[in-house]
Order: sequence, then structure tokens, then C-alpha cells
Amino acid sequence: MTNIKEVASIAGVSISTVSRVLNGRNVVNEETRKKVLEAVQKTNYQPNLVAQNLKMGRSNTICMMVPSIANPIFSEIVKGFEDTAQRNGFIVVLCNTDEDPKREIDYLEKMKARWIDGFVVCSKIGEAKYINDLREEGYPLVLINRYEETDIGVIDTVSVDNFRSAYDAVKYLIRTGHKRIGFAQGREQLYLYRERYRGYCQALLDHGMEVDQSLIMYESYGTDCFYHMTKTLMSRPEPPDAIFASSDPKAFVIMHALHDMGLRIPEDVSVLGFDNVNLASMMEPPLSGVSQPLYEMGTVAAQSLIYQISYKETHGELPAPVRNLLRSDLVIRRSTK
Amino acid sequence: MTNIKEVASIAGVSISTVSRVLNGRNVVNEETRKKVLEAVQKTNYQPNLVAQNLKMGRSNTICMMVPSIANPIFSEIVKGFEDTAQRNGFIVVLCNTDEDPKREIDYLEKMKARWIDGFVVCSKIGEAKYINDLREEGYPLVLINRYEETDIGVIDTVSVDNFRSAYDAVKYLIRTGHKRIGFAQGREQLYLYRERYRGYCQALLDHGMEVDQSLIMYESYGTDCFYHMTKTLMSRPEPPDAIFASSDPKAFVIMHALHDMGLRIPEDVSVLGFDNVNLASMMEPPLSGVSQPLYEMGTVAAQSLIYQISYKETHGELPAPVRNLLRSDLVIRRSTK
DNA sequence: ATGAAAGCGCTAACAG
DNA sequence: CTGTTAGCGCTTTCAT
Repeated sequence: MTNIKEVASIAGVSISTVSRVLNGRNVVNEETRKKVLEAVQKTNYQPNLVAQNLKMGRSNTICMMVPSIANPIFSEIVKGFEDTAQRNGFIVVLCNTDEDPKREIDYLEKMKARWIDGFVVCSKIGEAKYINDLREEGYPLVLINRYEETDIGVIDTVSVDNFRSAYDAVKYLIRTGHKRIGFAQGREQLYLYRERYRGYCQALLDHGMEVDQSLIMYESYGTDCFYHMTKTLMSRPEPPDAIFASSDPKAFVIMHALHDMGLRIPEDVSVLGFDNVNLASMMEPPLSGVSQPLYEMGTVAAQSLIYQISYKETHGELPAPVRNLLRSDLVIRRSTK
Repeated sequence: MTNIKEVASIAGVSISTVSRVLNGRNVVNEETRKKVLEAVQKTNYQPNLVAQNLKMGRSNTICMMVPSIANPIFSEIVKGFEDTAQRNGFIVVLCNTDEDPKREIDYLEKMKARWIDGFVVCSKIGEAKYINDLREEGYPLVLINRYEETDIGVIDTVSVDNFRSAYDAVKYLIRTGHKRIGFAQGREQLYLYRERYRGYCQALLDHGMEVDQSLIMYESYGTDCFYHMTKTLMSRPEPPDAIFASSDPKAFVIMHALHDMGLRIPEDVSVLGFDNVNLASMMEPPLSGVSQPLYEMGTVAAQSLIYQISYKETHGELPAPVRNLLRSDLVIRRSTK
């Protein structure tokens, strides 16, 4: 790897001149500029970014923290994130946390020691003060999907309106004649699931229906637990005529259980998902549900973060936090009647 | 962020002493060691990795290049890769290439300028000399899945035996009574697909069957093209009684098309996939097929790369390339009769 | 407009 | 065993 010194000596100028023409925010004589550029060409010189980072105190690197990249929800978000980060000259470091706080903390320390420019985290659970602290320490930070109500207006967030989305979905189910609507609830530590649940209940109530706890499945361990729960739920004397799953992975295992029981979707029971992951349309029957703009969420998070980074650069402090509420749609395919 | 100088002054020693106790490969008086550690504790000091990198000429960072992280095949590989890289103290930079050579080249340049320690690429197509050059330039490099026959023994690779896997899968189909076995072929620029095709043909031939080109679908644009191709294939006077898809995403769209035609799987036609992506077992019916150890492929690639990195560190040159051939299984679920 | 020199934070000779 | 010093490659005052 050739360095700036070499280029300087070839061009017959000092290293500062080389630096100046490359950074382009200083006036340089046209003649010398030419000479330098020539030398750069000839040597195929690329400035050493490590040295640059050390000098400048920033790394053009951002960190993306997800529970697991193998989960399609996150892999689609990350795709959007990485695409726009890259387009803006940033590289992204991927961190799978497996929802292990220790691992998160370790990672955060390592990242700080590398002068990372900012963090996007999709894996916040509960308080997780060490995450919120990031912003207080001056790091640009954005939370996707998993954040607490108390984070709103305090930290940048991106998500859909989970209450509204769930409400509309259930309203649709009611309007299309469903009388007994079940619900597959996710972990209640997560605000987003509490909101989806609230939307489910409110829609029922607003349409003169009751919230029947015997129709609600609560996640105990992993997503797989819904397999058995669905089987027992559907074996009750009065099974539901629709099940609204609070996420697509849950909807997938629910459909799987239903098929294994020989039940027909949607004739025997409708199924509605939440996410609209790529494969949702490939299921049999193709899954209806709330569609989150996953790719776009990644994009917006990247923009939000990059804005914070450049704002901080010029103003010396972080801009006011913004809440990015994205639009969700209800897409009806064939798993609902 | 506190730095080494500060720690030194608090401990009342020189910065080199601090460096020595922290790196631990020099003998230091127990007394002073204590003092330093105390100062480190008190200040919560973390060595600046950017400075360390600049000094040492390495970054403890490795680059993972995939066509698209939104593709479950790659997201599962990346999960395995990231897990083991992290466990070994490396961070991983994720690069989605969208199979755009320009984007790959740009990325590579940027990575080199950061003194990246090594590359894992899952996105090599055809020659792609600029990828192979990496190894010649002295960079540790491993290729997962997508490599050419000519790369074997020249660059580290990890994959399953694609010929054998496909051969065995088709043999199974024949043994279970299928007479007209169709095939969904992937892009023939990729050696791995040529091998799977070869395995398909060879199995047919070895069992006294002919390779009937009218039963073979060739990918034209993206995976979606198999939707229409499946429909026309199944509308022929003598449709196949089984379809072997050269990858799970293809199998998914094929099943989708079959369902839309009202055909039953496996009663009317069996479907066999290749990959055994997480969701394969969630399909209706659950998909049979060749199972690649995706997570493990990521793991092995990480180990292979890390070995190269440390070997190079001590020997000044890369070790001989190794071909990692992983074991694949045939998992039979309910999409085959 | 250009060069010399300081310094980002660290490691590793080299002295002592 | 410990301190001093010279860089790693770059940017940026400060002179000229």
C-alpha cells in the first residue's frame, strides 16, 4: 500500500499539499494540483482510512444491533439500512445479540473504543439503560421497533403505529364477519406487542365484542410454543373463527399447526399476520396481514442516524430526537375470508 | 474518552508501562502492575482501537460480502459467521452487493484502505478476477458456495458436495417411484448449479432414465420466473410427477404456482428443495430436500479465515488453501411421496 | 500557495 | 523492570 509520503515525493511536493488537493477544501495552484493528481493516478493511491480516522476522531462506521440476522424481519430491515448507509459512505458493522445483554454491552464497549459514529439498535428490551446512555454520552442513536413508550421524544425511533395497525386489522376481521377472533400475543416486555394487543382489544370493544381471554395465546418460550397452543386452542368447544398473530413468524407456526390438524384456512379459520415478510406471500394460502415497510424502516433509520452524525459534527451536539412513524398497510391475500 | 496518558499519570508511571501491563506480554513488577490496573479501573479506561490498529497494521475487522442479506440462505450463513467471528474478537462489516461488480469493487477498495484483516465472499460470479486477486495481494480470503472449479486448491472454499447431494436427492426420487422428474435449474454461470444439474442428470442416467429437456426449467430472470414456468410445465400433456428445485427459494415459488393451479403436493407432484432454509419446514406441505448446514458454513468460513489471519501473522504468508466440503443430508418431510 | 511540524493514541525498540 | 523516543499515516495550524 502506497502512502501519502510516496505520492508527495513523486509529485515533488510536500505531504500537506497532497492532503490538500485530495480533501479539496483548500485552494491549490492548478499546476501543482495536476502534478499531485498524476502521482495519485500512477501509484493508485488510496488514503489510509485508519490514520484518517485517528486524526479526525471519527470512523465513518456505524453499528447495527439486531437480535438475530437469521430472522427475516431483521434481515429485511438491515438490507434497507446497509443500502443507504453504504450510499452515504458509511460501512456497517453487524452485531447479533441473541438478546443477551452481556453480549450487547461487550459489543458496545468495543464499538466505542473504535470511535464508532453511531448506533442503530433493534434489540432493546425493557429499560436497558446502557442503550439509552449512549445518547447521553453523545452518540447518535436510533431505535427501530423495539423501544419503550418512555423513549419517545427522548431518543430517535422508527416504527409503525402498532396500536392503529392492529386496530385496523381486527376491525377488518370484524367487518368481514368474524365473530370469535383469537390473538397470538408476543412478549409483553416489548411495548410494540403491548400496543398491538391494545389495538386488538380496542377494536373488539369498539364493535361491541368482548375480549375473551380464552381466545388469547401468550408466548411462553420462543415462537414454537404457538404450535401446541394453537392445537389446544382449536380443540376447545368453541374455537375462534380467526386468529390474528402479532408477528409473521407466529403466523407461520400457527398455519403450520392448523394444517397439521387438517383444518382449512380460511374456511375453518382465518389467519392474519403482522409484518408482511417477503415469504408471507409464498405461504399456502398466501398470508394476509399488516404490512410493515421493513426495508424502508432500515432506510429511514440510516437517514435519521446520518443526519444526527452530521448535525453533531457541525453543532457540537445532537439534534432534538424525532419519532419516525411509518405508514403501514393491510394487505389481504387468501388466508382470510 | 480517557487515554493511555491519563492512566499513566494517575498511576504515576510512563505510558509504556501501562501499555505493557495491558498487553501482558512483558514482565512488569507486581507492585506497579497493581497501580496501573487500579488506575485503569478508576478511569474505566479502554484502549483506543483506532490508534492500536494504526500502529499494528491490522484492524481485527473482517468483511462479509453477500448478494443480499434479505435472502434467508445468506442470512443464516452470516449468522453463523458473525457468531464465531465475534467470539474470536473480530467485528464483521456487512456488504450487500446486489450482485453488482461495481459495488463490490468499490467496497473492496474501501475495505483495503481500512486495513481489513480478511474477506469472506458469498457473491462471486464467474471469473471476478478482482476477488481472486485479493489472495494474491496477500489478503486472507474464503469463498462460500459461489466459486468456480478453478478456484479449488487455489483459494479457500466452503460448500457441500453439490454433485453428490443432487445425485442422492434424485436417486431418492427414483427409488420412491417417480418416473418423470423435472428440474429447476439456477443460473449456469454458477459452478454450484452446474454441479447440481450434473448430479440430476447422472442420477437419471445411472438408473436407466433419460434426461428430458422438456422437463427442465432454466432461470431467465430472478426466482419469480419459475412461477410461470411451473404453470406451463404442468400444463403439458405429460407433466412431471416430481420437481427437484436447485434451491429453496425456487421450491417456494414452484409450490406457490402448484397451489394456485389447484394441484396437490405430493399427490399430483412431489417437490424437493435444496438448502433447507429455516422456513422450509413451515411450508405447506413441509418441504423435503437437501439440507445444507448453512449456519455451520458460516462458522467454518470464519474459522478458516481466522486461521489464515493468524498464520499470516506468524509466517508472513498465507497457508495453503483448503477446500472445506461439508456434509449434506436429505431430509424428507411431506412434499414428497 | 506551500512547507514544516505538531499531534491523534498507541506499541516497540532502545537505553538505562 | 521502566522510561524515553520514534514512528504508524494522516490533517491542520502556523509560518513563510
